[in-house]
Amino acid sequence: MSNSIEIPFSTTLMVRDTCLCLHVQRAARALARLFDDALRPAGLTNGQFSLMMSLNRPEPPPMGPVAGLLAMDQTTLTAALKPLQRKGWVTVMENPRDRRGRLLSLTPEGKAVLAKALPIWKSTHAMIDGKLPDGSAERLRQDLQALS
Amino acid sequence: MSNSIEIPFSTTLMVRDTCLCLHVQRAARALARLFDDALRPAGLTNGQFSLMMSLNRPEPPPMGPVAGLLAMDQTTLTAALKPLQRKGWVTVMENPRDRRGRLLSLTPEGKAVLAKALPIWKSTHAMIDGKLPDGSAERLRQDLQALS
DNA sequence: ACTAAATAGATTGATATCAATAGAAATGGA
DNA sequence: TCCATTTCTATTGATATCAATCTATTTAGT
Repeated sequence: MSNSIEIPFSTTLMVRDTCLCLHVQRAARALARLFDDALRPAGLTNGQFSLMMSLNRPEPPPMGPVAGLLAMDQTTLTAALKPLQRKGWVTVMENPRDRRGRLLSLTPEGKAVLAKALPIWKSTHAMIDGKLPDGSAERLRQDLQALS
Repeated sequence: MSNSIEIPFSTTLMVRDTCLCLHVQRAARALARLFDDALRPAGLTNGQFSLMMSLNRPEPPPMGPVAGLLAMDQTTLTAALKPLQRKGWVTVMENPRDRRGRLLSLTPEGKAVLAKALPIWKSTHAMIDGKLPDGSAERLRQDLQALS
């Protein structure tokens, strides 16, 4: 009975090698660091870049759809907007047609920051794209989308 | 000149659709929520499960290799250990052969928690595995590893 | 119009993440 | 041995993440 709750080491190795959640978290951390480093001269993190890019639309979107697009909690989005508002890159205004909601838009300064970051994104993305076997990037995106 | 810093909407759509970093972050958030929800009855988050599973070894490992395995900052590992120590699931002891370092090990209580979580992991993992086209899970792991 | 239910966000509290920095201990070269 | 360097970890500060809970507003049913 004494070691009835012991998990064999072989099981640990199996979980480590097969767990898709772990593999994705690991890749997420590594890619986040990579893009954070690359985008640092532009003053953005990878998450801020993705968020601000998603706000570059003809019409200011409400928060819900943006959170959905980024697959993040609405709470997280509220928090993520704070530093961007402080820096004057993003405007959060009340939706005149639904006073519960907010409309998110980039300021001219925000657009300028984003424009400065775009070529960095392009070169960084091309670099990691090159680390994958030919054609697998598209496949990878599809597989990841199936998990979201 | 006035709109020379405008990024076309088409570029935004291209970045959204192709950015591997965004796709991975999105999948990471979705999978984290999924496993967090499933593992909640066991009292663990997905990250705690992965960390504790990586400590289930014959010999207690030092922090550096564990952080490397999980592709996380050592600072993050230090912080992640705190709640697990408080709960009495993980022991952090000074390495007698290198007093700068620490050795990490699971307590019997920690092993019991992990054993309780294992079947949850198995069923949850089988479920998401089923959401992927046949055989693509292994391919996905390889692609993700190439990014780490 | 009135009220119950649904919806959109905000707040709080806990953990996760990393950069920058600092400290302690081990290592290597003179 | 002595000292500079390296290695291993901790601390601090900022942002990221989500659950639980709350308020305000809209919508739907009557």
